[in-house]
Amino acid sequence: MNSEELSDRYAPEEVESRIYKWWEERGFFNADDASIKPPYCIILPPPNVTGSLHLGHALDHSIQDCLIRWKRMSGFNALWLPGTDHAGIATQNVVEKELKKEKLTRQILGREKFLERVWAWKDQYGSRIIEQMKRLGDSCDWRRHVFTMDESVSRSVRKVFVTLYQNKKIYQGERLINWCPRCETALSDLEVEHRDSKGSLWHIAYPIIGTMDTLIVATTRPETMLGDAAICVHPDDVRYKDLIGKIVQLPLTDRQIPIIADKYVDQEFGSGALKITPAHDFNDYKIGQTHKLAIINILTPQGTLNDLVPEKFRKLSVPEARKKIVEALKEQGFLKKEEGHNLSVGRCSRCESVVEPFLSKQWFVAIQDLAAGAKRVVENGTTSFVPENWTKTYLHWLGKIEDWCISRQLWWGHRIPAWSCAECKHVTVSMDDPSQCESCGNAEITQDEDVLDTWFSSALWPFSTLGWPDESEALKTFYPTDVLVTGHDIIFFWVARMIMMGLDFKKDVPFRTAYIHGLIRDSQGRKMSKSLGNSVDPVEAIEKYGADALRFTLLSSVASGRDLKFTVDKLEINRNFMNKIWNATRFSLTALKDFVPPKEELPSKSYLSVSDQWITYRLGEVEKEMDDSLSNFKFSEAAQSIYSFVWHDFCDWYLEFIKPIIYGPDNQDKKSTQLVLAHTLNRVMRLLHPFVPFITEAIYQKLPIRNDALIIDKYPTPANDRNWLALGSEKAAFEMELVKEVITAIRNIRGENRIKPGEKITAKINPSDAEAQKILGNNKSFIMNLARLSECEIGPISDRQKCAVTLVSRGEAKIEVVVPLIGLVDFDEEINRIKKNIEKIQKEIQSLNKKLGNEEYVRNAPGDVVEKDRELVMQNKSQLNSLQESLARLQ
RNA sequence: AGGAGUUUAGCUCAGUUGGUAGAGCGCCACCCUUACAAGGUGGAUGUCGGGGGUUCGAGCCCCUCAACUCCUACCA
Repeated sequence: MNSEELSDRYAPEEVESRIYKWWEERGFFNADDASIKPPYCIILPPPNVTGSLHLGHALDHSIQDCLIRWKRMSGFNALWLPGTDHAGIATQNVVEKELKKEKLTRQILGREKFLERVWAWKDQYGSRIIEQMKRLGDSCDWRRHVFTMDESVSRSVRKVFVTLYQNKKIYQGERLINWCPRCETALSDLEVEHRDSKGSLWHIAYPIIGTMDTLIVATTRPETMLGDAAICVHPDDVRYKDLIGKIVQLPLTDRQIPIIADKYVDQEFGSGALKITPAHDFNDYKIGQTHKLAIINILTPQGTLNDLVPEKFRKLSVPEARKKIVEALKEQGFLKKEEGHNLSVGRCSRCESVVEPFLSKQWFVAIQDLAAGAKRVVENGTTSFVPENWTKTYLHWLGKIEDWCISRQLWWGHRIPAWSCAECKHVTVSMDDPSQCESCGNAEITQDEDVLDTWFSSALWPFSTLGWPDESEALKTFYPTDVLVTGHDIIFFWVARMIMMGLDFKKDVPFRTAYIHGLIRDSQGRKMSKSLGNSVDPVEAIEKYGADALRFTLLSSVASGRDLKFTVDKLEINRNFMNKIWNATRFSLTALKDFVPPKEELPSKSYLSVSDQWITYRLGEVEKEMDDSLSNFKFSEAAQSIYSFVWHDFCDWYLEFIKPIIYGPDNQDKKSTQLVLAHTLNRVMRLLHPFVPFITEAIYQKLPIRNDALIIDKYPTPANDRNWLALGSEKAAFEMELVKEVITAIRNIRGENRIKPGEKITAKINPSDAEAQKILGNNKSFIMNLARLSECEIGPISDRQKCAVTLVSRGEAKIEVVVPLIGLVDFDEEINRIKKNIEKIQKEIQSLNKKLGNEEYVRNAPGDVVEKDRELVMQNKSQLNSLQESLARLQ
């Protein structure tokens, strides 16, 4: 292969699918259950099986793939285990919407036929998201792909359910739960989203029996008054003290209810009297329990008023009923006041319908014991959050968690393995489908209609995917897993529950580290959503900019766990970076055309040019930075390190330094530089690979120094790469920095004086000491080339007439850079340049002197800090002198 | 109401234990220099949200105020 095959622009579409296929065919993604390598495991948070990839996934996956590739290259038996989730309520809703187009409902179809439709839907769309993940470069062990409704997972789910039931941690109870009247199912607390909305506070007069007085009650939900069981006041409320125990007439009905007292009531709010509707409000429910009030349910599962209300309100929806009841109260003189009031309304997170507190019989997980364990392991650091500030959020939530309602009145999901007996009503819960009641032996038993909350199976994911309840090799090797990567939006839904279940069933945490990243927002900080039209389709982004550009963009934006703003121009920037990598390679391969990798050991350092020793030294620094950053999940720092190394050290300076050598006459110099170039390029690809796998593998395959495949080559670190890095030299690095500064100084004079790049100029360079003299002498050709000089004198300067002057200093070395300007420019620009510099230096001297004039500073500050300032003053002063001299000569 | 977070250059963000403010993009000027115009070289840009305190010294530590964001809970 040679460079002619590389076009001058990187074309991702040409390499991505080819490279991915090759990796897959070679089995590079596969992990072994039995391996002498240390295990490293990440379980993929399973995306919804019928969903499609969005930017949130792309971020989540880029992080995980970066970690997995890094660890795989670092010698680990790295497993990234993929899966998909059946996403009960979400998927069911999607299919129901499809049915609606055909004027069908799931009820018309019946359970069996409906489930057939959902499976068909899953078969049609289930592979879409997998294909999209492959486009992104996800290096999952696809042989192990698991779906939450697979036989194996279903068995885990049932085992967990049965065990928890036997241990009395799962129970059935009739209580108030969140109910979505549209989905007609129970929801967990987490599935309810609270949103502020405008409402009213209605003041209603309840006539007090045996008096002519009324008691004013304020409510935001007048329609629920038909289910009132009492009026409650604060026991110390002087206004109402005497009324406690009296009876009021419930308007619009023939019912009478008592006035009770409870400290729960806030005397300041509304009228200080609260109507208690135990069946339709969580707080009222609690008060109802303590005061043993009747629970009067006035709603149907569809959210309409039922037969317990007066005839004329029956079958009305909640909003309709509210309107009618307010009207009726007004007509009959019970309504005393209506005022605006903001309140937050719970809505179904899947369909946005208003959620009703609803009394029904559901299955619950007793959470307190599980939560205590989940708290403990995070408190003692067995599992830690990165960044750690999520620890507080997590513990705070676990501190006040309530039992988890796990039954859903849906059809798509894991059906609850409970059968009730027609005869004795006993409930049989068992691993295998029973044929008779375990209590009375009656064969007439029917399975519970409900399915489990999707998150129930998700909670078992870290061990159910590895084969549990079998003690499989995979489970032994990979549990507990190493890192869980997910967004902060599902810490409660998922992270906490996995820890609970892992502890309960595997007696160990499911993962050592929970890496929590932020969510992706648009340029204005809003959530990305289809309805806002601000979402970016990652597949489109890949098609336009390449998967690597997308990955690098995401990885360099993810920092400190905060939400990140995403804009398309970042993709362009990183697309350009890919192109830079590509073109640097193109040049390098040309330079390496006649290069044959030597068989012998590495050369001795003394054969290498200063630039070669410098770039190798810098490479060592970058290897260390990458190792540090990746070990601490600092993806953006790692991305920045390598970006700046590749662009600003390797391309901007190193490749420019070596051009004369490569094109030059000295074969020996050329050979050693080619060796360094080839080795450096090889390491750059290895360092970059976890971030931008496609382009790096494609390039790697063309390199003169390489192994079989980049994806399984070694990730370079200062430790494993020490033989090569030993060729780097700090001294050479210092020398190069000095040379770079001199070059920059000349370029600055050129730029500020608007001397065109094509115009050759001469320069005189006056080093202050013999060491600097030697360094500059050795690197004269670099300086002449990169500063585009026709002549360059190094040594004492006698004539400074009409010259531009700049002083360069680094460490001990002080260098005067002088460019004669006669015949090149009029001197106005140079005079301005010098004046500007003088001003700057004067300011600095001033502030330093002020500091040093402060006795307290000199006394209290560490000696070296003060000494450094003193040196700076000296340096600045000599610069100032020299600048003032040249200014005088110009004027 | 409780909790968490943010506020640094026009934009997006870095700033480790307190020691004279950084990057990328954008902007300005000049350049099609034989890897790359998706490029090169040079340049300008900040009372680090306001106020107060500790300190010789604060972007960083403490107090306070303000604005914004998210989470949890919710007063009917």
